[in-house]
Amino acid sequence: MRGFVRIAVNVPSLAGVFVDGRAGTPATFDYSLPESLSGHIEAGHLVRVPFGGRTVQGVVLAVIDQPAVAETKDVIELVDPKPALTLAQIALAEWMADSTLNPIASIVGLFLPPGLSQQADTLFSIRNPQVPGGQEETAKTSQSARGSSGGSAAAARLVKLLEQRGALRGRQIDRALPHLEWRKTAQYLVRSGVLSSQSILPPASVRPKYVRTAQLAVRPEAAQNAMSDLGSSEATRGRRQKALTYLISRPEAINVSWVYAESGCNLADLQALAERELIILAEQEIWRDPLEHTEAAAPTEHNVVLSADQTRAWKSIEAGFAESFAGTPVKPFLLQGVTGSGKTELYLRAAMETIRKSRQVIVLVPEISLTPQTVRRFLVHFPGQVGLVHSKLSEGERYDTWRRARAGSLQVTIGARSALFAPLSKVGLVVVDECHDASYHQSEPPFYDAVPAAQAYARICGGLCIMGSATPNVAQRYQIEAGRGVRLELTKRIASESTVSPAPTLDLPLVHIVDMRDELKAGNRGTFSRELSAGLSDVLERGEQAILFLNRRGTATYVFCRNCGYVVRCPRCETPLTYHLAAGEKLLCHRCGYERQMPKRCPECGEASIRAYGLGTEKVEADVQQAFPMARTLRWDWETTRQKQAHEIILQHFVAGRADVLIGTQMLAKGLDLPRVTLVGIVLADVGLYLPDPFAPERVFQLLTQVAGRAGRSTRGGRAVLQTFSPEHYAIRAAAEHDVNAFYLQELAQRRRLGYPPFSHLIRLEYRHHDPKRAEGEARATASRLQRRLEDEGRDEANLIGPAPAFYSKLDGRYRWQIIVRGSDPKGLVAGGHFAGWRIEVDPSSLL
DNA sequence: AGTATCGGCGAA
DNA sequence: TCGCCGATACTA
Repeated sequence: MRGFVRIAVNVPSLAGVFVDGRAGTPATFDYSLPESLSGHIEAGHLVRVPFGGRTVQGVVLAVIDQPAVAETKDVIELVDPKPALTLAQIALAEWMADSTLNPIASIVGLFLPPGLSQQADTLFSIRNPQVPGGQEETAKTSQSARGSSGGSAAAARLVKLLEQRGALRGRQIDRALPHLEWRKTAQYLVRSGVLSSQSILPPASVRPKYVRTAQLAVRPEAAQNAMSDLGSSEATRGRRQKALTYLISRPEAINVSWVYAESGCNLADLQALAERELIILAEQEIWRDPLEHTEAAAPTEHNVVLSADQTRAWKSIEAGFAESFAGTPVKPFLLQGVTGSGKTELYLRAAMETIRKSRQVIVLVPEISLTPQTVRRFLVHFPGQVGLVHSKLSEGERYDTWRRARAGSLQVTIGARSALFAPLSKVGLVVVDECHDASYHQSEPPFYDAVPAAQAYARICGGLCIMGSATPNVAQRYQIEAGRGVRLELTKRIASESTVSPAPTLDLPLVHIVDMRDELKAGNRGTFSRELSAGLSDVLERGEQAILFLNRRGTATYVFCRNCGYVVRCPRCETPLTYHLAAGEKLLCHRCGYERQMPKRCPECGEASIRAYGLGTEKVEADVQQAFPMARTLRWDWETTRQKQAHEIILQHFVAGRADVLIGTQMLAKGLDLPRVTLVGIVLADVGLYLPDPFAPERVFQLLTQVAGRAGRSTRGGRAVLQTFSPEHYAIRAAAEHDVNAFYLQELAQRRRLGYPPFSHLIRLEYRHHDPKRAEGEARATASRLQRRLEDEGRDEANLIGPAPAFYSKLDGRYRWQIIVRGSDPKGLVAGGHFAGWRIEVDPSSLL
């Protein structure tokens, strides 16, 4: 009997970059198996199938008995004899598709290494090869065909391109003629016989890499005896003798390029030796390994003595392992502790325990902390068994790491969010370090959050999930405390320089809040308060280092009173209003569309000190240099780190003491170890606090807490100066006091009051269009459609916020409008609906 | 992505 | 009222 399979098909509208408008569509298709494949295909296989007159790739999700439709087409062939996805991965993909409302095909695409997965394309070529001099004729044909419309120029460019480079695929033409709408023209030229087109599925662009090896095939004495008879000319003989001598000294199969380098011989010489049956030439598959040049220090004895907190946490995790190995589902663990409280030590122990039980480990870290130092800690303990995954790998490196995971030669994969999708056979542990980090959210389609996905994957695999953070998201912690996990607190900080065990504990740096309104009253209009200036001066005098932190996100937009700190908010939704100069000094609510004039005087204190606020790193650097001409400054922000490895270079400069003051943005918050830093200056803590986003205070608190923690990571101690116009704001106070629990409780109360997560769920619907009228019109039409559906069906599990322009109202030349669906079950309203052209984000991490 | 089909508006 | 073009649905 021939079988049937259910397949996730890789076509752009279901799996591409612009996936949209099909909320909750299963988007799978059933195929029959031809005789030749019957019984050879299982779930996870990558296959080629016919789809709408073309051949496309697809992944088998399941072998089924009964197809959903009466007429099925046959699967064409297998792309790879080994399944590309494991059963657990398919289960995870289905869970993700369901929970994020993404089509399954777009989620499946996350699991395939780029280059292996291919989308169908069209090959264009010129139908009549032009004889020399025939070019004008072509141009004339296309011109007359297009008439006087602007298409003739496009036609001429397209024909010229194809004449120069021969037949090209659609994506190649896209690259060669950017911003040109050539597809319509091409279609016309095909119809009028100038071009021909052919649908093709490009072969996988990644291939295993092989290296030629040479190895001695006879006993060394036999090789020595053959030395005199290796060629006619003396030079040839000499080269071959040297090569053979080298191979006698190295009995294993070695890369031929080593032999070339050692003896000056070439491939022909080695082939001559092979012909005489003295050596064997072979091809050996090699793995491209991004960790090749990251040398692991010699494996050290692992006998770190755990602190009391660590011991308590470890006991709990150990109990989890016992349950896991007994087959009982284990709830996720949340390790809550500051940087340096020893979370990594616990990750390592858990990893070792997992590997001891022949299961594999996935370690997720924020993209930015994927530094050699982080990776090395794992490399040391699992030499040769660690795979690295991140966005800067080459296609080949990524493909090989993927295949090594699939072949079972990796025990640990460590990397950014996509490392979760490594095809390990039996995962026993998923670690999510710094689980609050925004980089776990993929902020373009297919939208997903790697943290809940990691929890789901551990659940599917019957393994453990350990999350760690000093400042977990309110929603993450709430979920754990609501009984869906176990929270383990690590309160003490351990000195990073210490080699003694147990290490002495360190105090967190003292944070001084400076009220910038007082500075203004005292006549100081500069960037730095008197206290921060004095601090900088001290640090420079003592030859220590300082960090100046500036939150650039949402710069120059919010409006407040420089006298009393009053922030102008929307009367309808309490969202801070945004300043728009272009609109004639208007203040706009990006949530509900409320609009008002910029007030002349502060509604609170009556002073004429209402201002929009903004500040950049360049300005801060200039101010430092003006105040301290001798200070050596270094800027670390998005702009200065555009080139590859710029992060490393800037950091090394600073660590080596070639600068005194490091000025930077968010990146400063990440877990860097900068022991000589004794002063952290937070130039303006309020920035980002008043963004029109319910998650803004949380992000500010997390950032400030982490930045303040950068000071005093050594026994030298350290302190932080936090400048603000809102010294009484709960996020700022809690950050200054390192009081994570106080912030949690207050933020939770705030969320409850305003009805935001974790007390509701959100779905963000975003529409983009280059025409502002169309963007607004579509947003309003869709909103009223949703509203009608809410009313008609008498639903009370969701309500709408908006439509309103998104905070970044114009992005990439297109106007953005959004609708927020909020309630206990917004998915119930959105799922199954048609939202052509809309981007749908379930549980967004920001509403900007 | 490519193609069949639906629907809206301009010329006969 | 026919016909052409653009938006839209569908591909198993």
